[in-house]
Amino acid sequence: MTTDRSPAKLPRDQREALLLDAAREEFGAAGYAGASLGAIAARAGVSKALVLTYFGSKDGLYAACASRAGTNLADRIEQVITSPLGPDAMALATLTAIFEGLEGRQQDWNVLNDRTAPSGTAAADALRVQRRTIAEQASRGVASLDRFSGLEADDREILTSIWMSAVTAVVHWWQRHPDRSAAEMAERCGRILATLVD
Amino acid sequence: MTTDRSPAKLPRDQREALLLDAAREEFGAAGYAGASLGAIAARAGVSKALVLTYFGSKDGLYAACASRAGTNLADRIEQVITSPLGPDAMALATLTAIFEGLEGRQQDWNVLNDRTAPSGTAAADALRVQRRTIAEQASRGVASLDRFSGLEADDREILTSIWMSAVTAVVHWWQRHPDRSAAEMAERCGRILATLVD
DNA sequence: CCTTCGTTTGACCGATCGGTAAATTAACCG
DNA sequence: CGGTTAATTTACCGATCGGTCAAACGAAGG
Repeated sequence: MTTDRSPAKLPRDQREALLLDAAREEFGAAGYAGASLGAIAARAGVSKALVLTYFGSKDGLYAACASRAGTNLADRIEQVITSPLGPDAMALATLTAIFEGLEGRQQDWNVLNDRTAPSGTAAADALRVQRRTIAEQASRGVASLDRFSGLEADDREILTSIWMSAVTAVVHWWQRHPDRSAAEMAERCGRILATLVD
Repeated sequence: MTTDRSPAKLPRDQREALLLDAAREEFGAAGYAGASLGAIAARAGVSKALVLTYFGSKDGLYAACASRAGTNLADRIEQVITSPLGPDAMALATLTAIFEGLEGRQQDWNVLNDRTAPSGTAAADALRVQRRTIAEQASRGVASLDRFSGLEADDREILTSIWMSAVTAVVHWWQRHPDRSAAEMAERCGRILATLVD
């Protein structure tokens, strides 16, 4: 077996990565308030104390979790946005990039969109930064489409939220069908988009 | 003053309604796990014990909260769906009905869409019933549009989720702009819809 | 072999939370 | 006015959770 059940000593970097994986599943499924450090530690096969030794607090763990998820997606999206694609093709390409970034990490999207996250803490700041980055990427995408140039600012802001919320809906369906590939999810979005803008 | 601060004795029905109002705000803002009975009781101006006397448990309170919110919206939506409107006009009419049903109760939508809700409890069942009802209404609405008749079943299911998720996005914007009326929100949706299907 | 240092744990603490039981208040009714 | 009943509170319990601390473990180096 490669998957060891006994507590093998690992260098800090690797252990932290495993802890962030466990944290993603717990935070993504139960939300910040509903998740517990004990459950996260148990999922990772280590003690609760180790989690606190490495991340300082539940808040710090959540901040690290959100930052990793956010930068991963934001980097992929940025690559698409700065590519020489036309505005229409860019929409589907962005979705594809998001799904590829979420493959095997679907709960990352839940972490980034957790409304039950705390307020005024370091995690709240980290989460706000990541959300803001992706929201602005989406805003630029919406603004680049001539179709929406007639909308007033508030309506365009709402439309941007709808776009991100649509991703949420697709990801939730994906979470209920974990066997599907990122490519298939992108194809589905392509078909659905086609029926909307024809 | 009509708003009394001292603890006035109220008949159970009225007190329960006030408690459900407070529960909506707390559950809607912090989620099931993040909300506390103490905070709900404090918001309603009564003791925590009274909440438990009337609703039995946090779970029972959440179930009652979700049921009230769900039936309110489902009834309004059903009225629109069973009206003699054309499929296209029905979409906007449904949105209008939802916004009217949420006016002054915007957090009801968060309660119905709380992913941090418990599992296997009575509240989970109540929540599932309400969600299922509204989801099926949305599904019927999507199925009635010829535009989407070419989509396969899974894609149509996803599109239904996207539709409800779009409502979530608009309601969240509304929660950040509480001064706006339901009518204005419906108008915004009308303009946005027009740019999508033109 | 012994020391060192990063890794890891078990035991414990204080706070908070959901929940319970008994007592208290106040309105209604004869 | 007296008594019944519903409404409401105070005090308390047990469990869980986030967090702390000192100690144990184990690989690496001299």
